[in-house]
Order: sequence, then C-alpha cells, then structure tokens
Amino acid sequence: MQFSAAAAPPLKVTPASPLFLREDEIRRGIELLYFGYSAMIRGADAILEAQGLGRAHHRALYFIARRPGLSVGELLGLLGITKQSLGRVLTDLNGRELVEQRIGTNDRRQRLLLLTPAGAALEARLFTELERSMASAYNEAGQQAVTGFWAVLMGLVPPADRAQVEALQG
Amino acid sequence: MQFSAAAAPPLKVTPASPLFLREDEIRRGIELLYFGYSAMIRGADAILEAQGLGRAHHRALYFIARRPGLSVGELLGLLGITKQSLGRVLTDLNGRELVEQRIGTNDRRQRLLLLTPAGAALEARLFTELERSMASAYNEAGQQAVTGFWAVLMGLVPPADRAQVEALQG
DNA sequence: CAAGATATGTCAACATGACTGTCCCAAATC
DNA sequence: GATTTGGGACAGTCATGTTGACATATCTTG
Repeated sequence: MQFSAAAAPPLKVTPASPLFLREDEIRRGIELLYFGYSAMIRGADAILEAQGLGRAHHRALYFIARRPGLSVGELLGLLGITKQSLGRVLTDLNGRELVEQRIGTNDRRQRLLLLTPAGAALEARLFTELERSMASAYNEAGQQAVTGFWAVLMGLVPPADRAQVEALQG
Repeated sequence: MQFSAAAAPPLKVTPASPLFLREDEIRRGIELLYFGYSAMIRGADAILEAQGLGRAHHRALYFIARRPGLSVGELLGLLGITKQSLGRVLTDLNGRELVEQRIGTNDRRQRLLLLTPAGAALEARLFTELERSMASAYNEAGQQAVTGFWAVLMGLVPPADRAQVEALQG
C-alpha cells in the first residue's frame, strides 16, 4: 500500500494546454475515462462470473460494505436505479446469504443492509481486484496526479449530487 | 472553450496523502470514477432515447467520428465486444443511414466505417453533451488537475492496451 | 384516532446490450 | 490450391435496466 515513497517516476502524459480547451483535449478525457473505467472493473468480472453474479451484484455489495447498515432507499439513491431492479439483486444476495437485512431501529419500516461474513469475504476479494488496479495507477501517476484525478471527477458530478459522494468518505 | 484563463479557482478536494495509500483513498477513487463516469454519459442519454438508440450506438458513432474510415475489426478492438454484438449495432446505424461502409482500398475484405452527414450531425449533438460536462469539470478543477486526471486514468489501462488509446489522439 | 405519506416488497411485461455457437462468403496469403 | 482472415448472419440465452400497478407495514400529522 505504499504510495510514491520509493516509487517509479510519475507516469508522463502530455500536459493539458494552459489556455485553451481544444476538442481533442475533451475527447482525450472522454476516452481515458471510458477505457480507465472499463479497465478497473474488468478484474472483478472473473470472480463475479465464477459466483454466477454480475456487476449489479458487485455494486450493491460494494456500497453495503462501504456503509454497513444503510437502508434500501439510501442504496437506491446511490445506484440511481429503480426499486424493482435493485429488488432482484437484493433477493439474489439474500438468497445466497451474502447480505442480511435488519429492521431499522428508529424507523421500523426501513430494512438496513449488512454483509454476512460470506458476503464480506466476497466483497473483500472483489475490492482487492479493484485496489490492485487503482493502487498501481496511483503509484505510477504520483500523488499530485491523484489529487487532480479526484478534482476533475468531482467536477463531473453535478453539484447537487456531490454531498452524497462526499458522505461516503470517512 | 476557455480553460482556466479567467476561470474560477480550482475545485478544492482533500489532497491525496503523500506517503500511504489507505483503503479509503482507493475507495474514493473507485467511487469518483463510478459517479463521474455515470454523470458524464447521463447527458447524452436523453438525445439517444429520443432517437430510439442506446449507448452501444453512441459508442460506435463516437469512435467512427474520432477515426473516420476505421475498419470493423479496429472498432471491435476498441469496444472490446463480440462481432455479433457489434453487428447488430452497425446494422441499425446503416439502416438509419447514420453510418456508411466503404470497401477497403488495400484490403478489399475490410469495410471502412464513415459517418453520413446525418450521422455526423447526431454525433456532434451527442459530443456537445459530453463536452459540456467535461469542459466544466476541467475548468473547475484547473489545468494541473487535468494532467493528473489523464495520468491516473492512463495508469489504469493495462500497458499492453495503452498504445491503442494513444493512437486515438491527434 | 383517522388520514395521509413513506419505506419496502412484489408481480407482470418489456427493452437493451451483452454473450455463445455455428455457419457462410469473399478476399488475401502461403 | 489450401489456409487464414475480415466480415456478415442466424438462433438462442442472460443480465440488467425500464414502467406501471398494487400490497403492507409503519410513521407522521391534523
């Protein structure tokens, strides 16, 4: 997990032009975002397939691991899909005993989502795959690049949604 | 299209820790990549839906616009899908006269893909949506952040695939 | 307490975009 | 001439999203 301590020199890319934003620079961002995103999630796919699960299951596991005890409604908000779509995924995950639901303490209508030990183990394996890819990219690009990476991505998120993303941290 | 000239101060995000890569920093990257990517493509979806097209059609139009005259095989390599999946999309786009195919000059087995004027117009509208989102994020984050954004994303791409991504540029 | 709003679950039907496997043709290459 | 390569086509399947309607339990409010 070391980062840029005794690491390789930062990955060189052509720097962004200081004054003007040409179409090519926009297209470069679009393309790198597409290929980078695809590359990051690719590693987890083999694990998922072996379990008979898909990416939708992974996303649910991921956010439940990130915010244990979150409600179904909160998860719906994060995923941005419909209740029906999520329902299928949660039914699967419950049936495989990867996720369990507890009745909310403040509001008994809520179902709070938690990983079972088996669910936590699977999520950890999946996370390790993403981490391998992301840590390598951070390391290669250097610390300052990571800060810029975060800033541009946060800039892509509509301001109204940023609080939700920030709320996942710490 | 101005960029950081008389722009707002760079978007502040908590900087990456200099020495260690904690799990939270990896998760932050994963999450921002997920939400940022989702946010960027969301804008184009409404246009696509009005045309009865999907994201698969958009990706094909995008790369044909980017590299006019590329072959079916090259497009397959960029998209990373199967011939059958792409075939349906190209059949659609041909039928709507958004894309046309010409027989390769060097190799007459190849079908070189080009946008028709209508296809170019649609791709331009879709690109404008992505551009609006990306330009705003670049502007908000600042030039140096953009360079870091590119570097981390390129670091995510497996080295063997990087040449292909670079080849799209200029 | 009654009425309404909210959180969740469920059923049916459907669209999209991936997949696999198989087969075929034309053109290039050995 | 035989093999490989680029592309197209058919049939079937799966994963993941959608809409709309409806049910139930619980919370909130007049």
